[in-house]
Amino acid sequence: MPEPAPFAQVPLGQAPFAYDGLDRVMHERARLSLLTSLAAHPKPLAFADLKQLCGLTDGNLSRHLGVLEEAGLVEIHKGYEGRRPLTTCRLTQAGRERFVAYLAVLERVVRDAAEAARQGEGEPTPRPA
Amino acid sequence: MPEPAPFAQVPLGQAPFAYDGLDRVMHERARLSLLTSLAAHPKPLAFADLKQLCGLTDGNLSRHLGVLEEAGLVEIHKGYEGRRPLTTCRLTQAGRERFVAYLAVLERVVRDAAEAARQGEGEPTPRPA
DNA sequence: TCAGTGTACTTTGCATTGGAAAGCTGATGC
DNA sequence: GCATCAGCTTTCCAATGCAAAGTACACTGA
Repeated sequence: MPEPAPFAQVPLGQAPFAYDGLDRVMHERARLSLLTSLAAHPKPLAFADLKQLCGLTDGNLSRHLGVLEEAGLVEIHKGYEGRRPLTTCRLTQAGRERFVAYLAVLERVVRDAAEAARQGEGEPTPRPA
Repeated sequence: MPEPAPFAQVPLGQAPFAYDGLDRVMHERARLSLLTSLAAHPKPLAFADLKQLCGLTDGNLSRHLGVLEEAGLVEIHKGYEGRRPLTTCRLTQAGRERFVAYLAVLERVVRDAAEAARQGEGEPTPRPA
């Protein structure tokens, strides 16, 4: 029987605080940390360096790098230094661009929120209705 | 006694990019959005208002509010407006404080990252070694 | 030459999570 | 009095983060 969908909970109109620009891939502590590290170092960084810079375990780093590579944000190069494996990693151009765009959104979020927090700052606890 | 690691190319502090202060409860798009909305409005906000402000579905809103309440960041009051149920929500004092602290960390992250991104900006694609 | 330790990652396992859909409850309309 | 709607809650599933275990190779000492 053709009836209108009973579950139409569509987010309508404007949703001023819906931060769509906060890409899940980048909006994640570990990966945010990785991206910042990589952005700060124009030369490729080694696995071990990233691990230390970001305070991650081997497993987590491996996983997160995989996610970032999958998303096209970083390039991973597996080679050797002498006879030891050496994995290095750098931001792609697109990665840098997307990261910058993400940061712009995040900056806006911080400003919005800080202002919001300032507004209600001195407020006494509003009486519960 | 084993030698210290022979590779120390990068001036590493502890883990300069490990953003421990980014509390998972708050560092989440939907909840960040909710907290900002609540911070911006000193008076309690209704379920339906939050839903629109943050562009969330009923189910998601319910869930995220639950998480925030569990964490002690918000207080939820379930009452009636006339005969219709009306759920309202506001930041607790602790919630406001923790949110402000989180924002301070986030602000620092943004500054770090923006600076990092600026540094490597004009760089040509570094050739893989 | 071969156990043992170390380095450099990867893979696996698991509990948690976010989100869509379905469910529930009571009020209102027909 | 049955159907519909408003206002939330609960369920279900795929995806995720994280830790622990695993793999592979190099180097050291007996």
